[in-house]
Amino acid sequence: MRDDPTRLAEQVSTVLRHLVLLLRRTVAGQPVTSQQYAVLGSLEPGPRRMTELAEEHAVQLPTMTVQINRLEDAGLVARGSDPADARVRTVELTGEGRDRLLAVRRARIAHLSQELAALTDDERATLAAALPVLAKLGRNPR
Amino acid sequence: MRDDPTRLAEQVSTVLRHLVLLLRRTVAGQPVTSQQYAVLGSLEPGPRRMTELAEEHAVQLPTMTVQINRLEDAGLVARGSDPADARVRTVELTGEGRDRLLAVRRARIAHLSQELAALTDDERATLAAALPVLAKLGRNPR
DNA sequence: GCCGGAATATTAGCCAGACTAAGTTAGTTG
DNA sequence: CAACTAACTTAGTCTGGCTAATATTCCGGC
Repeated sequence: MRDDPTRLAEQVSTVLRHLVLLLRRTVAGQPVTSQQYAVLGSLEPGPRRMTELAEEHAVQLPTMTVQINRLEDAGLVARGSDPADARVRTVELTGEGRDRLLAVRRARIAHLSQELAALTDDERATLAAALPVLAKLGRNPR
Repeated sequence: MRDDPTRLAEQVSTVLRHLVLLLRRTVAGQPVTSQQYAVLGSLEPGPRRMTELAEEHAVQLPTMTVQINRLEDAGLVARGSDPADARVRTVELTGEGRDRLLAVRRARIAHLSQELAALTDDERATLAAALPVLAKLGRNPR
């Protein structure tokens, strides 16, 4: 028999793959892709700079540039400048972007709520307890 | 304050996004992509048909065709035919494919084990308890 | 003050992976 | 046996990721 962490790792690995598919279905058919939704979410509190966004989403800068270009073309975000440093570009939600974000969030939450509603109270409690642990996974890089 | 399932859904949503990034890092730099790894995994028990593979991975047939083409070019899988129905193509692991699958699995498990080792016993227990619940999520389509 | 290196973004070009539409070949059925 | 259906593949398009190369701007030292 194998040692416990390895066995657990295998199970986690399997479940992760399953969840990826779930997440994919959760956003299928929405007016924004899941990446676009994620970026819009980052902008909700206020303007951000490109480097911040790229880091937060764990992608390279050029990737974020392309994403923002698309969102800008769609009228969901607007670029601005930092008066203190002419190198940095800021990005913020437009009114339309904010509306879209909230609409998609509602749909997404509704979809997940439906899944969660199919669970028992105990299962939901178990899940809720594990969320902080899952969030901790991968926090320690390398 | 919002009702409980909605709140939980939001948290799940956030954690899912986090896990997707974790999973991405887990396979980064490996000799196969995470999708290729997943397909190889499906072939471990034995030959499968294209439609089966596409369904299992929740992709359209043409997508799976392309994936299998690449794996075949790489010498990791081989196509065959069903003697009972000339329309169906079967796919199976080559020896090399099986070796590769096992190697990647080891690396992947090792990576995850490392993450899990950073948790306390309690956290691991909490996580282990939640896995069956997570696996249940999304099982009921639509 | 200005010159060279570092920081911030963008552009260009590549690849994986997803989709739909259309085409081919082989069974199935009225 | 003709028409439909099923199983795949091909072709074309899109998103989203990467690296390498380029332009701007800032800053530290001389």
